[in-house]
Amino acid sequence: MATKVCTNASCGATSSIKWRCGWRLRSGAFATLCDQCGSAYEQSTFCDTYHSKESGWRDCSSCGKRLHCGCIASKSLLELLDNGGIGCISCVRRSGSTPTDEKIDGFATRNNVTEVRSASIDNNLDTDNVDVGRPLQSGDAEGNEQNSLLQSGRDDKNESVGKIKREQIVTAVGEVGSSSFSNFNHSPIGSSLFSKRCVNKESVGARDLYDSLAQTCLSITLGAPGNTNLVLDHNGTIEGGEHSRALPSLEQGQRSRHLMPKPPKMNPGIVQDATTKEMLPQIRVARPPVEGRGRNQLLPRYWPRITDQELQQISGDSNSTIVPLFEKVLSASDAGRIGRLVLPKACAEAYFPPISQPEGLPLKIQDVKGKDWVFQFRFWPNNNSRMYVLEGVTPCIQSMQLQAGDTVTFSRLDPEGKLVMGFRKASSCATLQKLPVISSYSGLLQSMKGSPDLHINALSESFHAVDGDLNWRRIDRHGGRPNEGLAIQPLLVPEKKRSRNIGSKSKRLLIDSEDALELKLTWEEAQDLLRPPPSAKPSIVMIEDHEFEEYEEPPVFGKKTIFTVRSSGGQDQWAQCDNCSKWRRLPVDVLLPPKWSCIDNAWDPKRCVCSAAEELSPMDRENLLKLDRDLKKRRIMASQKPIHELEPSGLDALATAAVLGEERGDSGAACVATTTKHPRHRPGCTCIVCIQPPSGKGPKHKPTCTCTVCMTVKRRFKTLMMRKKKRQTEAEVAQRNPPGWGPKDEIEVDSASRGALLALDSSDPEGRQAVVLESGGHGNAVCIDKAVEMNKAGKIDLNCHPYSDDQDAQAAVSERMSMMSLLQVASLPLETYLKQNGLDSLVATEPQASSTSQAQQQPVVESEEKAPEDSHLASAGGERVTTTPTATGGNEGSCRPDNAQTDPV
DNA sequence: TTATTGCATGAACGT
DNA sequence: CGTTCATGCAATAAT
Repeated sequence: MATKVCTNASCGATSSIKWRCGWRLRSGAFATLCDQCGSAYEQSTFCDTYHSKESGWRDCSSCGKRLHCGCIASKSLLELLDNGGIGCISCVRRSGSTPTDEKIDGFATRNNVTEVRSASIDNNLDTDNVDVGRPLQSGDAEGNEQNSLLQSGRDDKNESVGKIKREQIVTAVGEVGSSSFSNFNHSPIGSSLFSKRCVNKESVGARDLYDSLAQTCLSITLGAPGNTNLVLDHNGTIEGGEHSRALPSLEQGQRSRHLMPKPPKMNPGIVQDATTKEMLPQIRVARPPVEGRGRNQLLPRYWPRITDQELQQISGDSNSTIVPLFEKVLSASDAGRIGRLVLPKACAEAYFPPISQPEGLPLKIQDVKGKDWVFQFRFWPNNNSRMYVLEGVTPCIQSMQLQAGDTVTFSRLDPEGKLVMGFRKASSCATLQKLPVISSYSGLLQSMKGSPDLHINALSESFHAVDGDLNWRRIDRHGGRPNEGLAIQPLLVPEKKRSRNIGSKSKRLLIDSEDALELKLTWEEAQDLLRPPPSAKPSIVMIEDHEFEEYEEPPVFGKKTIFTVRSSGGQDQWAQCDNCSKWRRLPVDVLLPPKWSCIDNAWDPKRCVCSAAEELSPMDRENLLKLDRDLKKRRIMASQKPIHELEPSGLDALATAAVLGEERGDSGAACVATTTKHPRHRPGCTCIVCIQPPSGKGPKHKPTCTCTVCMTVKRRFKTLMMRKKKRQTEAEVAQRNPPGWGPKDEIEVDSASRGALLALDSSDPEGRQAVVLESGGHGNAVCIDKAVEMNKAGKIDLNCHPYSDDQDAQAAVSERMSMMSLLQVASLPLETYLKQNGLDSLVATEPQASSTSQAQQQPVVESEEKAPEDSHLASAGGERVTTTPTATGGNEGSCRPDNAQTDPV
């Protein structure tokens, strides 16, 4: 029971409302109606209100037939009229205003259950045509929750309208709001209505398409017994029921994470391209299972995405009702030889028979070929919980030729209550494609990153359909076509978690590493393509004396180009013609549109036609591309490596990719210039990141230099030192015991520690900046030597003074001197430093901790005392010896508690 | 020696 | 911070 004030100003009624409304507006939003005045008002998301029983009813504008909005079960079909108001389906058909698609006919024929068509209310809903005073004929929507496991479907079928389970209603209305639940049916309004009603939508946003796609979900009915209640309809819910109720903002929640990007509403008046048409019937949309114990807690990743074709295949010619229950992407364990299929707990408890003993019970499951398999359905106690498994699945898995990444689906045949197991091969999924044009949907990309069945093909299609030409009636027809084949359909719903843990056994890779790389690359590339909006002029804001460009408008995508520098120091930008694929030289400050060809080459009249020869020699061209690839690879490598391994390559990459300094490579070949530091940094950018010289190159900074870069580095370093000292203090307090420096501990001097040495904070530009500066000072032998001497003389104890108690005393030393010395020393090659500090033994190929002197151990101890996150800080302070997890001799699996003893944290 | 079983662990995720 | 679940792994059984 809820009270809501009508948003109709002229009404203002406070209504006691019970029913959640599922009216859907043409805009894709949902409407609810006031109890009292019947006014519909639009809500931005779904209808989250309840209205009175009566308000769910409308009269057909033509015949006066009573219709229902669809939020509860009804006996009528209705449809919204373009001119506002509501019409029953028969009237609408008669008047020709509604396409009578065969699916609906077929459905109506197949089912004697009259179906409510959840109405898409026009934005201009004529509320005058709304009769809200009719009595509701349905019963109690607050009916008892059906907990009976496999029988629920059977029970449901005989449910009268009045016995519809409350949660079912919530499921339906809350999600799409357009579903009607006549005997559990999801109404088929989505496709036909959508195709008909969105004609005037000129601005087709992604969100609308999203909603529309979401509506293509197959509807399943658990309707009247004796009928094949497979409603081959593509309307229906996309997301679980209670979510809508429990979550104030569905769209910010799982919808955005698990489902399609919000696609634009299609314009049915425009014929879509054939590809899209063919694609649409295969769209998989996650659909919350309609029933089962605890189904509301079912994670969307397990929502069945079974398509109508698959259901058709499963059901065959029988009259059984297919109730998709859940699905699961097979993990390596599931598909392995062990023969244990881990069942999602919620699914197991919701859809499989309850078991009280770990031994469980045998469960007969039929596969799509009709073969029965008997698995042991059991559980293991686990963390005060249970872990459900199906044992003995190997033969079945092998029979289906499934492997990790494939998906098994579980459905139930009603009224028999038989469990049916289907599958979907991951290999049937769309292969990865680069998506240079959709990175504005960052969330989408993010979710796609974790999905092996990246539905990018279809996604791409969807975006191509942004023009609004998707024909959803096509779906209906297609959906109604039986036996189109079960497998080999592209999955269209990106879901982050579905495919996790596929791949290497312990790393729980989200996706195949190659795919991940590719996708990463795609994303990075997309980032690189971001350009400031061409028409927009940035406003310059000053932050800490640095200029930042601020744009009012979002960035746009430009054509991918490659920047090079000539040995003379000049910079070039190279773009490839879309038509002839020749590379053309452009000024560096040119921003190209996504499509560009020679004819657009206004900067080089000689080469403004495709017939003009390419300026680059084949070798140059190859170099150009090679450098671009190298850069790309470095970027991936850098992003893939853990921080402690990252730095060397990061530095290299930085050096390679950094702004063009004066000291270019002498090879004469063009080298790839910037645009890799940050997508928004372009040649000529004078920001703090870009003005720094590449490692080891460019003008040297003197210790007394007060340039912007140096001052920033100093500030940064100071902050780091302060933090470090603070942590040191905390560590000392927490660890009064002698450092865990036992025989089993080893030290390892390797490139990684070297990397850590130079790592300040690779994640932020300032950190890189500091690194670069260090490198920049690398060649300053005088400074380095001086610093080393200072260190040797004890003026600066590189190993411990950042942590020592006499830090204050050290503060007496010139801060600049101290800091710069540290920086400079830090930039020394590791071996040089070790030798200069009498740590030659550590340079040995196989360093042995036990062989080091106590004095030599000190830095190691220091290092060990640091929390892992501090290692780079410690290194920045001059420590060059670190322990690594592998150095403890344990494998990754066995190093759990043992290593903790040396961990102050 | 290999396969199976049962449980423990911890990363990922959800709240 | 709690839960889930993929996977590791030791114990046990089978070969």
